Amino acid sequence: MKHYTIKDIAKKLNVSISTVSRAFNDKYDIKKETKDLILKTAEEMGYIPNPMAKKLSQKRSLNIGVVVPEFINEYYSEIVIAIQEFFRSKGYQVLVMQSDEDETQELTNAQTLIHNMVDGLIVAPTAGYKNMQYYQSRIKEGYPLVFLNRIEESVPVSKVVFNNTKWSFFATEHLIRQGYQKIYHLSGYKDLSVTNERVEGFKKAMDKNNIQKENYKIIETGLLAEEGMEVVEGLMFHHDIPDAFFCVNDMVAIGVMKKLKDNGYRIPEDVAVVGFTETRIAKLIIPQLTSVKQPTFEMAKKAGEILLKRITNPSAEIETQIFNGELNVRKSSVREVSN
Amino acid sequence: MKHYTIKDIAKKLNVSISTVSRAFNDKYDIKKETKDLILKTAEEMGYIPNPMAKKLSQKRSLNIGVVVPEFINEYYSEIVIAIQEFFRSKGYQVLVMQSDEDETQELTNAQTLIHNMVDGLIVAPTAGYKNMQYYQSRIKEGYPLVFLNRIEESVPVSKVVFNNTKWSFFATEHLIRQGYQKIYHLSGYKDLSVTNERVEGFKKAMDKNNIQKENYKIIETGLLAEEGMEVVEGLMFHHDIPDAFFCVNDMVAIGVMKKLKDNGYRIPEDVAVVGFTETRIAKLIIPQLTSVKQPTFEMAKKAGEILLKRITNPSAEIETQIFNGELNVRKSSVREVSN
DNA sequence: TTGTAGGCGTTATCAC
DNA sequence: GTGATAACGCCTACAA
Repeated sequence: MKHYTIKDIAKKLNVSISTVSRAFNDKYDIKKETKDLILKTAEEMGYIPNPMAKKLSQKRSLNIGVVVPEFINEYYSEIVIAIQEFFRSKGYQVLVMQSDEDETQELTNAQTLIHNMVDGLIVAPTAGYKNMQYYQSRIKEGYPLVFLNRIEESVPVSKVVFNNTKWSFFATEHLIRQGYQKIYHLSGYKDLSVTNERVEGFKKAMDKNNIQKENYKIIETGLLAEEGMEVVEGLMFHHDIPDAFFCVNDMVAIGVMKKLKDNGYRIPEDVAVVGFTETRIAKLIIPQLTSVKQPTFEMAKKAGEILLKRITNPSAEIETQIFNGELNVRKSSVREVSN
Repeated sequence: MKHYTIKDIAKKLNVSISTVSRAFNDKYDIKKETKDLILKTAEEMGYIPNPMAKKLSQKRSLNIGVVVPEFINEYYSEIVIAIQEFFRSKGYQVLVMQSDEDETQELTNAQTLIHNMVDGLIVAPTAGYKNMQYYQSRIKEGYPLVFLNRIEESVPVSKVVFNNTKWSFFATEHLIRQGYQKIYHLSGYKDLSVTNERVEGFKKAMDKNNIQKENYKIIETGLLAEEGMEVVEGLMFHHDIPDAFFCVNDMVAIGVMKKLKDNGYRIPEDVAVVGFTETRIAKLIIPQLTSVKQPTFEMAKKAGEILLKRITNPSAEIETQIFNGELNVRKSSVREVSN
């Protein structure tokens, strides 16, 4: 497993190192026979170009940076996997850092990655947008940057987002159509764009169906099951359990379901529960959980494509891609129980 | 955000680049004042050493490779996060590749990482051990390598493992003590060391408690909920539902529970279910799932420590660390329902 | 079509 | 203490 260099090959074949180098970079003229010979010998010797040297001389790292809030949950795991898969086939390596839903950490991560000379960056911002100024500056310098999922509207940058408003609207309207009248929305972190958009969709559905303000609530939560449980506990204390919960994600929904069931509520007969950003557990829990499925894989891939386009062609235009999903209606929100 | 170099600093301060370089590597003699001046100016200019150049000249990449079977599930996500966290503070970057439970992919991953000059490798092998010869060769060359979790006994290499036999024994005996007489073990992939060890623990418990062969079964499965469901379906078809299921992981256990409940079995009154490698969902599902918790974070960190020791001191001894966990008894396996 | 030589940004080995 | 200078392994004008 000695790491051979082009020098070794050159010496062995009595050619110059530039010739060997050219054999690997087919943008240069080189006699077909010598090229073939070089490639063959290299293959035999098990030669692999030294990535460090290549990067140094090309002044690019062939590394891509990805900053996500976390990847303990299925969602960002899938995002990361999809991005890695996309870039691996293009010869890039993907460095992933997680911000732990902390803005300062996120900034540090982005800076670390940029200082480490990643050729481009995909960021799924955490709540709050204190770092936008930093991103703005990088963008102005022409740094390839794509935002994923949680976006500050105002920044002129390429984005890949899910149409939260629309699908939040659909999910809410589904609950209304099922006859649930008093619906509470557990909304996730306050400053998140996804939260705002979903709240917007939720309200739209309320307005459209003439549901009065006293018959719905928007309750800020985190993203963990425990937080869903706490909310339900608080509501029980105030004898304020609604007909239905529309939750920011499946984990919160599961927490809500657990607490409700533990206290004798029947789902969906007494209370309905709907999740968002569907995970595998939705189908496995009893009752099965209605949720909005997002095209996670496609979104991540698209983010990769946009970034790569931007890296290889610095004058590529800013691009915004909005994705749609599907509402998977399951037992947790269906009154006329069919299954 | 121009990337300054030591040259820029040298020019500005009218010193040589070697002096500047020395200011950053405190193993050389350098006057305190010049050093301070250099560091201060560098700071002001926002100078960051170019990692590519550093790596090239030092002939090490400051990268660590990690190969895991997957990281969609919580378990390997946590492993990866813990390893990254450990190495980040030491100035290393961690490159993660997943093998999709495929041996060939695993070999490709390991090779890719080594060719990319990672300074060391942590591997959680996938089922089957066809790649052991490759690893053996690398080890013989002195390549820093640590195995995690799924181990081929015979290879003389540093390992970090969980004491599967012991905790499988405990989990099984817990079921026996609860009065469950006919217990089936859904064991995961056949060729996996973790599978073998847990089967061993399971059998030991059977032997010790004089349970006859006709009263237990070991059924090979995968690691997904769907596979747990399939097994239950098959058993129902043959009217062969046991008193208790001891499952390879929580996902399979959840699949088992779902299928059982869908078919009117009560848990734990009719059938008990126990998982392994506890995940967050264990506490959230109804009934709560008994499972064996592993010190995931500590194990990953230990693997990092061993690897780092091996990298910085090539003559460091081979080390095997065996971890213990805890059996978290919950409602899914307790007949005298206390809660 | 091929070879020479300089450069990428460091570190490290010499002298001075 | 500090300054040249040669690596590290590759790419790429420019020359031949």
